[in-house]
Amino acid sequence: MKQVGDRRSGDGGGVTGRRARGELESGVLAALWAAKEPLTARQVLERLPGDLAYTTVLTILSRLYDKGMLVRHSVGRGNAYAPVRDEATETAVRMHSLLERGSDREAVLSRFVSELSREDEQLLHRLLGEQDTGRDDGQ
Amino acid sequence: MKQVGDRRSGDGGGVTGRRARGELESGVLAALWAAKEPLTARQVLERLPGDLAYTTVLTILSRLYDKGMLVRHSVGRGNAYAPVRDEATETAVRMHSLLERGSDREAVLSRFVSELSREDEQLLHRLLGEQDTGRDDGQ
DNA sequence: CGGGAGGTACTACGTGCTGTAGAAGACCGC
DNA sequence: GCGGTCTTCTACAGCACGTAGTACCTCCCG
Repeated sequence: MKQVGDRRSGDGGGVTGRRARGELESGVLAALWAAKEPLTARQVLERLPGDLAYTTVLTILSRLYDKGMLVRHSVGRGNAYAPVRDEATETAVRMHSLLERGSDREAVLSRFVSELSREDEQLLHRLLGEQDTGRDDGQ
Repeated sequence: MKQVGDRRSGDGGGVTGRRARGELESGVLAALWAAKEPLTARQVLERLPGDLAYTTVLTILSRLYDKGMLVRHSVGRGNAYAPVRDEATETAVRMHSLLERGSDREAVLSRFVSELSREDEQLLHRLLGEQDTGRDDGQ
């Protein structure tokens, strides 16, 4: 293998050093979300900033795969990876987890809406409306 | 110091071993939230399950303090600690962080409400109503 | 059909956060 | 001043993550 360029040396000034904890994984996930279709490790590598080693991306993809956050299917000689959940769903799921863990949902939701921007508030209001009309009975 | 009892040996069965990452901190925070007033390290220790060392609790309290999540004030010879934010606020703040990081708030909020239980949905609707009446103008 | 380009799995090492705690110093009441 | 607390400092283990090398596999090209 021979992708050993002068890693991390194109930035003049802000020496990034090592990425923060979780940042690379987030970056990889973001890249996969941004692409509408499954990506190979090489494609992910191309979409990531900085000079990472190919194997580094592979490792991250494997770890995310092991955690059940990605699916993969064989493409040519290698694999292509895709997120199990789209970004919005993933975020919503995490928000639910937080809400679930709290002991007083009303208080949490109350705080939550009270800190929403006016736009988000109206947006939420609209979404709730849509939600109602569409299942205002059954079950 | 002499609180070195037979640690972690009162549970007959599920050998817990080491706590999961973040669990102890969460536990300490939970204890502080549950109490309506500031607690000393010893009081927190008493409220935590398992046989922890006093200094362990101290360490956690200090670390949370360093992270700016607790305030403390002198009480007798020692300190009493209290959360900077109450549980609901903390949870709401984290939910906002998630929402903020996402790239498509509408999609996220849409998913979010679509997965709410009927009760939570109505609750949220009510809270949004209250929010409106009360600032439906200026800003 | 053999070799090279590219892909994968396995292994590895550094680091920071967290769980867990001991030792030594600081302090207060008796 | 002494003993009991409480605090601070220091320490170590474990794990998830950032980052990457090496060995091996596989497929296409010539």
